[in-house]
Amino acid sequence: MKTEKVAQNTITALLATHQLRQTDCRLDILEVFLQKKFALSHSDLEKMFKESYDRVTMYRTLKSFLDKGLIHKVLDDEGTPKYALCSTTQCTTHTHAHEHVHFKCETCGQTSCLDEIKVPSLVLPKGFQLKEMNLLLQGICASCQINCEL
Amino acid sequence: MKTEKVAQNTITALLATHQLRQTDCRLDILEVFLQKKFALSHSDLEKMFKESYDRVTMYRTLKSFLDKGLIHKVLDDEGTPKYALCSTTQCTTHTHAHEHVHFKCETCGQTSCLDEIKVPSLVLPKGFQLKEMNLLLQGICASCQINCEL
DNA sequence: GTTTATGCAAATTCTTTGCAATACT
DNA sequence: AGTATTGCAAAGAATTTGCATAAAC
Repeated sequence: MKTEKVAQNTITALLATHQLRQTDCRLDILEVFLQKKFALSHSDLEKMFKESYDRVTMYRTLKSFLDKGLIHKVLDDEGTPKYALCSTTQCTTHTHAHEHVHFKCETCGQTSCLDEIKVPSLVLPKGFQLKEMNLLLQGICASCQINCEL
Repeated sequence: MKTEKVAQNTITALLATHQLRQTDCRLDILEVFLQKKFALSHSDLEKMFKESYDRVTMYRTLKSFLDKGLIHKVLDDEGTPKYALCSTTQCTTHTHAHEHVHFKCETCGQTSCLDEIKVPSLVLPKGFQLKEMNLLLQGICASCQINCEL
């Protein structure tokens, strides 16, 4: 698992533009979201930051990020919710990207955003007003596929 | 909320073909799934059958139905899982429909299956193997739309 | 200085497990 | 009769709330 360095500037700027105070917990958690390309649950964060921050603080951090449009919920067939960064240019407190495509690998369990794929448009029955589309694809991701073939 | 009568035959037949014993709890819960056209959570069932059946029994009923392919999980952005009947012709213990389209109304909160809509095919990045597709559409359903306009 | 976030404790809610009694086939 | 299901109790997770302290702006 690669852990690329994320410029501190980027992190503080993101918090600032989303009207969030710069606290240690938020800086650390936002950094993780920027590093990892896949969706994270509260329990993922808890594993990483058990020593540093309280469970409750992390729940509240996720809630703040969600409220301010910094992250979005990722659909999942498991019980617990997962979250991922919104494409930074698209979401703020007031506007939100309305289409998300995610791929969940059933081998490694990771769910990643496929920003490059658009949800094809479709025709709804009469009278339905569409606001948001979320497509969850499940299968085997490229890197697990390679391991299978070895 | 209309509650159409479901033929007892249908219910017992469905349980039989899915290798499930005919118990009161299963008969009642399956009847509800057949009546309502939208997805139900454990807590929905609990509200309906608090008096008749134990909470735990209903958890286990859902699990049995799921294992035998009578119902499937419906994706949702809330915490708790919801379930809906599989189109009776498509799913059994061994085979499962791999594409589901659901519409969640943000006004009434109900999630219903849109069997008539197919998930459009799309191209995945190289190396990805696709097994299942779930599309969750959110917006306002036809009947809530009508109420808005009044 | 004012407002907001944190940590801890505790309360709720959600879900699972074990086991004896009961019901299904 | 033999096997699977139920109800109850209790354990274990997941999530939320209240409040005093501490940190951010």
